[in-house]
Formats: sequence, C-alpha cells, structure tokens
Amino acid sequence: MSPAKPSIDKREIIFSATIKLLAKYGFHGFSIKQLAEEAGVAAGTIYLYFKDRDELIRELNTQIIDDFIKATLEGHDPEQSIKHQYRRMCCNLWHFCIENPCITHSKAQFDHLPPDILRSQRSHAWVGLQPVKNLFERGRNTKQIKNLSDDILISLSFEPYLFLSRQHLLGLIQVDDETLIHIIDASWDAIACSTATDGKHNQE
Amino acid sequence: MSPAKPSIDKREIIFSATIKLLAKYGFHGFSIKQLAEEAGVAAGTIYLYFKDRDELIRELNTQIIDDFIKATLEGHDPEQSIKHQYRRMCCNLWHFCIENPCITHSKAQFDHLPPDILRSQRSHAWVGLQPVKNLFERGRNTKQIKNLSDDILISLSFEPYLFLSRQHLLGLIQVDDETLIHIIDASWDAIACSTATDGKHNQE
DNA sequence: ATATTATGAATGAACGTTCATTCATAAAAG
DNA sequence: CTTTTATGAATGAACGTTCATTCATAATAT
Repeated sequence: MSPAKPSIDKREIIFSATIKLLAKYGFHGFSIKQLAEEAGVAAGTIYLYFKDRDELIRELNTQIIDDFIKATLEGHDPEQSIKHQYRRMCCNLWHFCIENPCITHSKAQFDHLPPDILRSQRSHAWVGLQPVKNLFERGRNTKQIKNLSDDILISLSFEPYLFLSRQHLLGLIQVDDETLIHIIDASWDAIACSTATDGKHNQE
Repeated sequence: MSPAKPSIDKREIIFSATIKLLAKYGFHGFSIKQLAEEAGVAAGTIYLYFKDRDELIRELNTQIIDDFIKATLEGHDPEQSIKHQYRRMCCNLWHFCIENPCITHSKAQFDHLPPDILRSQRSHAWVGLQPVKNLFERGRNTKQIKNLSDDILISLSFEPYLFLSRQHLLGLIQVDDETLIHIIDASWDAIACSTATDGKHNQE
C-alpha cells in the first residue's frame, strides 16, 4: 500500500511496537506479522533492522534495562544522605513504571528468559547500577544499611516496586502519592539498620 | 514400548512434565510434541486429560498456586505471636521454593499472563491466603504491622522470596541458612511498625 | 543512473489438534 | 477352565493453520 517513506528511526518504531504488543499479549500471540502491522511496516522490513526475531528480543531487552536504570538514577547525587539518595531512586523508579506502562509490562516478560540470557542480562545491568552498588557499600560501611549482599538488598528494596507498579497499572491496587511515601519508608526499613534512631522522622 | 496400563495418574505425569519443561525453556519452545516426549506419552493422550493446551496451562497454574499457598501455611498456628507466624511462613515459602526448583521457575512463567487470567488467578489465590489476611489484620490492629493494604504488605514481605529463590536456584547468589534468617528479619522490618523495641533480639 | 530502502507474496518448518486404529485387559459365554 | 466379545486407554500419522524468514520486485533518494 504505502511505499518507501523517508524513514529515519524505523528501528525505534519497531521497538516501540514490540513493547506495545509484548505488554498487551506477552510472548503468547506475539508474531512478526502482527508486529509488522502494529509498526506499520512490511514483515520483511523488520529483517532490515534485525537479524532475526531473537536478536530483536535481546536488543529490546537490553534497551529496556538501560531505560529503567537511567530513569532510576536520574538526578542522582552521591553527595546527599544515603536515605535521601535511596528515596530519590525509589521515587524515580516508581514514576517511570507508572508513566511507561508498556515498558513496565514488557520488562516482566523478559524477567523469565532462559538462564544463560538472564546471566548476560544481569551482568549488563550491574554495570549501569554501579551508583547503587556504591550507595549500598557506603551504607554498609556506615552501618546505615544492613550487612547483606547487593543482590539481596536489591530484592528487598527495589524489586517490590516493579511488582507493585504492575498491579497498580492493572488496576488491582491503588497507590496514591501519600501511600507511595509510606511504601518507600517501608522498603527502606527492610534494608536499613534498625538502630534506635535512624532519622526516619527528622528527614521528612 | 510400554503397553496400555490401566492408567491412574497420567494426569499427574503430564503435569510434572509440563512443569519441568516450563522451568527449563519457558513458554518459548514449549510444545505439545515436546511435552508428550517428556511425559512419555503420545501427543494424543494429552487430549484425553485436557481439553486443549490452554486448559492444561490454566489448570497447572491453579495447582501451582495452591501448592505454594499450602506449603507456605504449613504448620500455621494463629495462636502464636505475629512475628513467629510470619517467620514460619517465610521459612516455609523459602524452603518450598528451593526444594521445588521446577515449580518455582514455572510459577514465574505464569506471573505474566494476560490481565483477565491474572485477575481470576489472583482472586483464587486470596481465598487460600485468608490466614495471611488475618495475620496482617491482627498485626495492623495491634500496631505491630504497618497500616498498609494486604497487597502492599505481600509485595514487601513475601514477594522478594520468590525473586531471591529464583536467583539462588540459578546460582546467581548464595543464600545459606544464616543469611536466610537475616533476610527474614529484614523483610519483617519492611512491614513491621518501627517502635523503639520490636522484639527483634529477644525472640531469637 | 545507481544505491538505498521497503515491500509482501512465497516458502517450508513447526505447531496444536484430530481421529481411525491398536491392543491389553475385563466381562460374558461356552 | 477356556473361548469369545466388548471396552476404552493409548497411539501417532495426518491435517490445516500459523509462524519466521526469504527474495524478487518496486519505490525513493542521491
């Protein structure tokens, strides 16, 4: 029907169409034909930008991880107090999730790929998460954060936001701004050393 | 090869073969033919026990949820202290996860099905989770647990164990018994009211 | 003109599902 | 105790569909 248009960022168009479809249907019912239709290109065009289906999925995965990390670290300032940095990150992560429903739901699809892919995905992610590692390290050294490994701290602190935001987006729960603050404080409690005074109230 | 036996638990055999394959390959690369091979039955046999592929998936999903809930609540005693009940549940959940790698990995596959299926899955789960609701309610009333909704408390407390156990099973992290205790305490901190003395040390 | 970009019909592999057939066992008949 | 008849669990080749991928052709850009 519509022949060769100028084309600038067909690649991006294909990416976002993929995200949209993955968010909507998951890997079930995701097909190149459907993707071509959603993206408004011919099936063959996709193969001009990606070697095959798997490469498309892998590269999208990498980009989504980078987007999440970038959003989470936005405005990061290592000079500030640890709890302040942490709160900022949580807030960033939460808002990125609810402002980008398709990305959030797509990401969930990628979380359970074959083990070997998960491994490379993981090592890639940790590179970008260096500021988080630094934050945790400093927190452990100053006895503000529990003496647990980075992975465990991540699982206890940031991971719940992904789960919660997905439920929020599905309309299964409601999280308003005030509740979010309480959730952030709660997740902080999970990783923080429970000294008598941890500054919970005087930093509000 | 193996002739027509009376057949008792072919259904169970098919179930566990499905779990095994889902854990290994995910929904990608899961096919009826492969399932038949893994289960040691003919492709057609599967359709004697399940209407179609989707029904198999749905019923397996329900059974897995029930297994998780049953395992988590094992030995549950509403008479004991809230923290004691909570610790028991966490411990149960963790051990069920690491003792049943295939179920744990399979479950992850189901977590991201189409929204309408997720809804019914969810409402089904909450029925079995009544003891957890009761625990949270009592905790909120006695100011031992933060005044947050059940969903949010679940996300902050139990959900991380699924994520952690998957990583543990993949060999990406190591969690020994001592670390587990610290994780349980940490997840308790997330949902517990942070009064000056919350009995962290005198209940050990 | 030539090079680049896009197309979508064509292809064959792989898929879920069906169904005519087999056969070990159970029931009935001798 | 045989022999005959009936059963339905199990089979796997075959079917129609859908899929990812290719490529000859066409459109646009340089």
